[in-house]
Amino acid sequence: MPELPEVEIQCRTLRRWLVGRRVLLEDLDFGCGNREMRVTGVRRRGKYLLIEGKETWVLHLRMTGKVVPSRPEGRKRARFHTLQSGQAYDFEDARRLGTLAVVGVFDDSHLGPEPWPEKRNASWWRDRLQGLRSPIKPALMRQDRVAGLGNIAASEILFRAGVDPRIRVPDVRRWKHIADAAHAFLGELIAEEAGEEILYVTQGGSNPFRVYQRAQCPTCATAITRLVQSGRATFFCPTCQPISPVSGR
DNA sequence: CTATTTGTTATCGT
DNA sequence: TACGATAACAAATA
Repeated sequence: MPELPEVEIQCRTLRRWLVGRRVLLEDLDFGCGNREMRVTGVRRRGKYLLIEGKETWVLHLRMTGKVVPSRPEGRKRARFHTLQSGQAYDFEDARRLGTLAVVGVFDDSHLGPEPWPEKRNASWWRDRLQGLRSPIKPALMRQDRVAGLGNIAASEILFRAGVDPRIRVPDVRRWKHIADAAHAFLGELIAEEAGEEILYVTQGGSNPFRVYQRAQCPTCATAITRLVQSGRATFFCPTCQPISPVSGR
């Protein structure tokens, strides 16, 4: 599943492929019709990809979407043709949950600020989630508070921060740990996964995560607990992520 | 057939 | 009323 790091990597490859080129968007599945423009920029906002020119093409990869150089296999939902070079790139999307829309200007008013690349400090994170009373884990996924953190990122950040995902936002004390953990998780995964094609945890490759879909804690070998919060699977280590902050904090 | 997986949005309940 | 939790939705896979 693409998290913010995978979307960031996809953003960079799209930038390399499309910027400065005249591009024909061939719509196979979204009802937005074929479009053509000179691409002036590609940006990421949360987990949205924005291909910009005289208009903006807005992609969301959701679970299984990715854009790859054209190849025969794969379930294609749209295609980007670079007109001079003749190269084409396919928006493949096995489960067809991804989205593509054409807008004049992307409205990001429903998205909070970005947690990366700028390093955000403890008070920034506390202020962003201020007023919420839900457990910290679903709070981290609130796109209107902080943009781009999904289900996997929330579990991984809380593991690195040593915070139990069930602690309610008003009771969280380890904001500095959360700030450090978020920046480390995002930065490290972007560095690890940088490459031409997005990696997926379910596609045979090794699981790059520390608690997500793991059986054992990589630190202490305690069995990882799985529970459901707000309808989403949460993974955590009950030893390394205690309900009460460890002594001295 | 069921359970699971995602982000977004609609709806229910306190 | 505001907020949180839950259901539904898109589709496919084990």
